[in-house]
Amino acid sequence: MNIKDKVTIDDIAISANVSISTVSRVLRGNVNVSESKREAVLKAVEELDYQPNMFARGLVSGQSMAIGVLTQNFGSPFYDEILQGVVQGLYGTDYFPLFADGQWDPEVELDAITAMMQRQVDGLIIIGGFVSAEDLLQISKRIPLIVVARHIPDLEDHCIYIDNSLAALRATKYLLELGHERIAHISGRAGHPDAYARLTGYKTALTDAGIELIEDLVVEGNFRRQSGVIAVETLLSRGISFSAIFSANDQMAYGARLALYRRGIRVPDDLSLIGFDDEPAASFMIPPLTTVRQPAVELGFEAAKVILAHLNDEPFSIPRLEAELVIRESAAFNR
Amino acid sequence: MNIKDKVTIDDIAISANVSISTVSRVLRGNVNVSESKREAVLKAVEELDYQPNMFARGLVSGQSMAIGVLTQNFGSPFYDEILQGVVQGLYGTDYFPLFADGQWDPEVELDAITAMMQRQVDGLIIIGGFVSAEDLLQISKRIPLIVVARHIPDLEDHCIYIDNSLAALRATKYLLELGHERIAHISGRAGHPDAYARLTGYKTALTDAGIELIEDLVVEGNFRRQSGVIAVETLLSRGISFSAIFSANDQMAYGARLALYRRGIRVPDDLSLIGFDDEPAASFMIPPLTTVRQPAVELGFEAAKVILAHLNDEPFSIPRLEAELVIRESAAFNR
DNA sequence: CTCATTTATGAAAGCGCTTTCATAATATCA
DNA sequence: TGATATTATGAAAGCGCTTTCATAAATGAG
Repeated sequence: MNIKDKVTIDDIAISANVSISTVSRVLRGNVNVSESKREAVLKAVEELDYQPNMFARGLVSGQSMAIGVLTQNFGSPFYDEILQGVVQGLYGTDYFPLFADGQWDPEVELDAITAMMQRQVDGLIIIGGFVSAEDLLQISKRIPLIVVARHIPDLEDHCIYIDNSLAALRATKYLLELGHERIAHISGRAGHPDAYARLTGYKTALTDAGIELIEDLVVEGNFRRQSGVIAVETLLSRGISFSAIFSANDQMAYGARLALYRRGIRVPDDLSLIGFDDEPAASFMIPPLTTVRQPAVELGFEAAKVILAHLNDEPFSIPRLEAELVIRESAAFNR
Repeated sequence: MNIKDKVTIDDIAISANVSISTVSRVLRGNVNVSESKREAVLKAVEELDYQPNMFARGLVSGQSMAIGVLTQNFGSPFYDEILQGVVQGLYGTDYFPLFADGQWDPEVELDAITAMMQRQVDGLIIIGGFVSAEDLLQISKRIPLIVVARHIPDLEDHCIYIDNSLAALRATKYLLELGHERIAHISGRAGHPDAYARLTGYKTALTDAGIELIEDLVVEGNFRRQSGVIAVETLLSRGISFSAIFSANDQMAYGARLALYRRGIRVPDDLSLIGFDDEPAASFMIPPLTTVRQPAVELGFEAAKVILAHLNDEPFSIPRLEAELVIRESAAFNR
C-alpha cells in the first residue's frame, strides 16, 4: 500500500464500482449523484488515500488554484510581514500561495514571474521590486495582478501602498516638535521610489517649518543595517552638528544606533533617532525605537483578499492604508 | 498579440511548418532534428512568445520540476536564512522552489505537505517543524525528502542538522572560562528538541566543571523575543544572584537585553549574555551579541544540493555541519 | 548499384482529469 | 395512463504535452 503506486481516479471508479465521471462529480460536488454512489466513492477515496493530480485537473480546467507571490528577499522583516499577511489572507481558501524570491534583481524577478506563469498561477502578487512598469502593465493584461508596497501610476487600481512621503513628513515634524532643528537623514537605496518619497517628506517638513535644508545632513544609505553605521560615521566626519537622525528604515537605524554606541553618543540623551517600518524588532532596540509603522501584515492580507475577489469576480476596491508614528524611547526633547 | 490567447505547441508547429513532435523535440533538446527545422521552431517560439504549459508537461512526464520547501514561519531570521540557502542552491537549475509556511502547527504543516504533493513536487525539503517522525517516514517512502535543522533517528540519512547539545555545551563552557559560575539559562519552547538539546548541553557543561545545577537559574522561554524579557523578570524576582545568562536563541537574548536595560543592569559590565543562532541582527545588538553561529544558509544550500543529487540519481552524502561560537561583546570576565 | 543502417519526421497514443453529450431510469402532470 | 420534464449515469472528447511507433529519406558497405 505504501508503494508509490499513484492511485488515480480510475482506481476509485473501479473500487466504488461507478464510472470516472461519477467520481469526478462527487469530488467536484457539482451535480446530482445518488446518495449511495456518493458514499461508495467517498469511501474508496478514503480507503485508497486518493489525492487528485493537480496537473491533470489544472490542464483541463485551466485553473491551478495557486497564487504566485513574488517577494524580494526572504529574511527582510518588512517583506516577511507582508508575506505573513498573504498567508493569512489565503488561509482557509482553496488557493495556495506559490512564493518566489526576486533578490532585488529585475532579471531574477522576471525569471521568477515567468516560472510562475508557466505554472499557470491564477493570480500574481508582486511585492515591491524593480520590474519595469512597462512589464508589469503587460503582465496585468494576461493575469490578475496586485502590486504591494509600490505605486505605479498606470496601474493605480492594482497597487496597495502607503503614502511614504506623508509618513516621512510626519516623522520629521515630530522631531521638529521636539525642538530639533538640525535633523540628519539617512536615505534609502538610490533609485528606489520609497527612498525618494521619504527623502521628499523629510525635505518638505523642513521647508514647511521654515528651516533651510543642509545638504551635508543627508547621507545616502541602501536600506541595509551596515549602511546605517557608515552613514553615521560619514555624518560625524563632516563635522557639522545635529541633534537628531531620521533614518529611512529601521534596519539602518539599528546600524546608526551601533555606530553611536561605539562613539559613546547616548540615545536619546545626546541624540534622537527615528526609524521607518516598525519591524517587530524595533521595540526591542536599546532603547526601543521610535519609528513609523507601516501596516505590513495588513498590506499582504488585503492584497490576498483583493486578488481573491478578482478571481471570484466579486466587486472590490483597493483599500487605502496609512502609516502611523509609533512613539517609543529613541527620540526626546532637544536640549 | 497581448490578448490572452494562450499560444500552444500547435501554434508553434503551424507557424514553423512542422509537426508538434518536432517542436517538442527541439524544445526537449533530445534527438535528431535538422538544423533548418530547429531554427524555424526557435524562431516561432520567439515570435509568439511561447511558454510551455507545465501542467501538460508534468502530466505526461510525471515530473513537476518543483521542489517543495516547508518552512515554519516567514519572518523568523534563522529559518529565513535557511530559505535563502535553498534559493541559492536551486538557482540556475531547472528546479523551482515552492514554499509553504507551516506556522509551527503540525496540522497546518500536514496540509501544506499534502498541497505540495498534490502539486506533484519532485522532492520535499522540510525545515524544522513538528510533523511526527512517523508521518515523515511515510512521506519519505513516496518522495525524496530532506529534513533540515532537525534530527530524526529513523531518517538519519535524510537529516541535515547540527549538534545543538555540543554547541550549547561550548557556549556554556566559554562562560565558565570567563569565570562565571552562576549561569542562568533561558530555555526554548517546551517540547522542542532543540530546546531540550541546548538545555542538556548547558547542564553537561556545568556538571563537567563540577558545578551543581541550580534549578532556579533555569527559566523556560518559547524562543520568542518577549519570552526573553519575561524570563529575566522571573530570574530577577527569584532573588538568586547570577552573573551570566545563556539564552537558547538570539531572539530571547534581545528580550533579555531589553529587560536588563530597563533595570539598569549593564551588559557586559554587570552581566554577561550569550545567545544562539547568530542571526544577522546579532552583531547589531547593543552591545554586539556573543552567540553560537548556526550555519543556516549552508544548511539550506546543502539541503538543496542533496535533493538535487537525489533527483539526478547522483551519489551524495549528508554533510555534517558544525556550530561555532562567535565572540563579540556581550560576555566578559566575571569580576 | 543494391541492400542494410542510420537519421529525420509525422501520426497517434496516452498522462489523469473535467465536462459535454447521449441515454436510461424516475418522477410529474394533465 | 400516456406524454413530458427531471434526475442519474456512463461513454467519449479533449486539455497541451512527451514519447513510442512507423515510415520515408539519406547514408554507408560490399
